[in-house]
Formats: sequence, C-alpha cells, structure tokens
Amino acid sequence: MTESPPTTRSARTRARIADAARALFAEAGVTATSVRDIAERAECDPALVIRYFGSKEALFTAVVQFDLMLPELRGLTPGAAAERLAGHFVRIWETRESGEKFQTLLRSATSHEPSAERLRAVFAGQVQPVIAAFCGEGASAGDTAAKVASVVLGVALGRYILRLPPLTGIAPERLPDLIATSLEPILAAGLPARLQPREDGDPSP
Amino acid sequence: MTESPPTTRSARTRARIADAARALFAEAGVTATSVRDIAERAECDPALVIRYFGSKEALFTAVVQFDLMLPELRGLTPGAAAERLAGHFVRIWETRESGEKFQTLLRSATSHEPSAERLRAVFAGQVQPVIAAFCGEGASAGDTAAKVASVVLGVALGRYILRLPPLTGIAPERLPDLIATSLEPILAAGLPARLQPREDGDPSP
DNA sequence: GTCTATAATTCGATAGAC
DNA sequence: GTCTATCGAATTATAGAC
Repeated sequence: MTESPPTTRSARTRARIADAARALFAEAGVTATSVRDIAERAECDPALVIRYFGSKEALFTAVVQFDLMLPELRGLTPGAAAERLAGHFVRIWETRESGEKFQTLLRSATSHEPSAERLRAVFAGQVQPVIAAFCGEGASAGDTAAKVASVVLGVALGRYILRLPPLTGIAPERLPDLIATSLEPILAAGLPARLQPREDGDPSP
Repeated sequence: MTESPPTTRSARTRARIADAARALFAEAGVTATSVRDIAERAECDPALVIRYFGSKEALFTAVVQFDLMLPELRGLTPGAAAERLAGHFVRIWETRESGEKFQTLLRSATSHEPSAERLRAVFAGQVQPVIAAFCGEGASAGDTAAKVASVVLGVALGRYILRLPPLTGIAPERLPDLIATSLEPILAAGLPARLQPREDGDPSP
C-alpha cells in the first residue's frame, strides 16, 4: 500500500484507492463509507474501485491485513511486561498505517461481522499466546487475557473512537505509563504464586 | 416503555414499537436497523413507526434515555468502591432493558455521532462526578476516571459486542469480582497519598 | 387508527463506449 | 485503462385511501 511507488498508472491508481479506503474506513467505518466516497478521495472513477478490487468487501479485506508483532513477555516481571505491552500498543495506535487499520476494525466491528471476526482472530492468534506464555502454568491465563484485552480495547475505544474527554485529555507521552499502571497489577495476579518477583524489573531492552 | 400496560390500541402499538426498536438497536446498531425491521418485529406497518415517533432518529433518542444510578463512593476503601462499581455495572448490563440501552449506545457510537455524544454525556455527567468524589483532593481524578472508563468500556465491548472468547467465557457470577480486581488498584492509586487505608475494607453494606 | 402506494435518495455493481 | 450510463435493490419518509 504505502510501499515503493508503483510505476504503471494503474498500479498508482490502485494504491491511491487502497490508501483512501484505509483512511475513510478508519474515520467512518466500513458500512458508512461508500465506494463513491473512496473514489472521490482517490480522485478516480467509482467503477475503478470495483474493477481493481472486485467488491467493497474484498477491498476491506485487503486493507486490514496486519500483524501486531507483540514482544515476547515470558520471564519478565509484571512491571516490565506491562511497560512493553503498553508501549507497543501505543506505538501501533499512533503510527498512521497500523493505527488506521486498528481503528477500522474497532470502529466497524460493532456492526460489521467480518471486522469483528478479524478482531477476534487477532486477539486469539496474537495476544492470547503472549499472555499465556507470560503466565506460564498459572491457571488464570484466561482471566488475565480477558483483563488485558479489556484494558487495551477500552483505552483504544475511548480515546480514538468515542473521544471521551478523560481519555483524549492525556498527552501522548503520558499514555504508555498510564496504561502500564493499569496492566501491571493484572499481570502480577496472573503469575503462579511461587514466582512473584521483586517489584519492577529492568525496563531497558 | 415496559411500564404499566397501556389501554388504548395506539398506545399499545407505540409501546411495541419502542420495545422492538430497543432490542434491534442493541442487536445490530441504529444504522443497520431499518424502520421496516422495527415494524416487522413490532407486528405493525412501517408507516406507523414514523407516525408515532416522527423519525428514526427521534425514536432512537426516545429509546436510550437512562440513568446509571451509580452508588456514592466517597469515603470507601478502594476495595469496597471497586466492588460496588463492578457489581453495579454488571447489574446494568445483565438487566434486559438497561442492558439493551447500554448495548445500543456502545454498538452504535462507533459510527453514529448521536450515540457517541450520548455516551460522552453519560460518562461526563454520571461517572466522572462519582470518581471525583471518591478521589477527593487527589490531583489525579482525571487519570483515575480515564482508567475506570477504559476498564468498564473494554469489558462491555469485549463481552457483549465483540464477543471475544476470553471475555465471553467468564461465568456471570464471576464477572463482578473479575472487574473489581481490575478496578481496585486503579482506585487505590487515585486516592491522595495521606489516606490510603488498610488493604480491602468491609465489603458488606 | 391503520395500511397502500409511492416519492426521492442512495447504495453496490455492471455493461460497454472510447 | 478509464469513464459514462445505468440497473436493481434498499433506504427514509410522505400523501392519501379506507
């Protein structure tokens, strides 16, 4: 999409359509965005959107493929793990392309089943395993994943989609720390009782 | 809406329309629900929906008026306050009428500005003050409200709207406790330093 | 008080000219 | 490779018969 600038004219038009779709889906959701809107923003004819991608649904699928690339948390202290998780998610949200993809899924998932399914797949395939690895044989990996997911979803929804004042009022630099303080007790409770290490490990790489 | 059974036929039809609209809005969102869908569920003619409520938007407005009736938290320990908050929200979600209203707002707010505005008003007018009263002169009432809001929003979104497995897997009886353990450290951190009481206060009324 | 019929838009998608 | 023209289905809302 925003890769090496294409040479042929059709490839450039195709890339403009994908960029326009990703931005509009993020701003207004999939169902509220029409093919005509996308074409207008991409400065092309509406028929080309269908010609290049087949359908609006196929365009959606092509535009929300992404990988969270979460860091490994196994063996970290709760404090260090919380910091890494929080910093990683904030980076995803505040980076244009990945942020738009995340917003698209979150904004559309409430009344667009493919978005909801995609979001479930991302959590099951990319978040759950990292949490389970951190918890080790702690029996409560499921509960811990549930709590982590709700914090992450809640912050993203409140700040970027609903724009709730208490959440929009936080400066971007303070955001990772604020999320980390919510996550840390959750992660600490997820560890098996025998290895609750000292408070706060080494935060540096 | 679900109040004393109306006498006149028109009043009964009107009540059926409101009930049908509330349920469908909660299941599919405002924009994805058509006036025809509502009429079909209410077993009446689509024209009556407009005749009785003026427009779909006016019907939406009439159907999502509600009061969280949050308990007073001032002076409670973080543990007790977390329990009350968690229990109260779960009760709202698991009660049919209030649950449908909350789901309607949450499901629609991502691409229906009146829903988002209504949700912002509920948090600013009903949640914020209760948290501020609990925090007292703690300078971080804003941060605490932000964290509480994200946990509450995240759980509701993940469990009732997105249906994320780790959250849907939790038995209803365990839900209040799970939320309370997420909220308690957040509330504890929101108190002014001088009065951080003993861990866990008296949970009974 | 309820329903038929329809106006006025808007949507995704297609056919075919250039 | 791009655009014009349009189809067919869906939407909210209205006018008026019964």
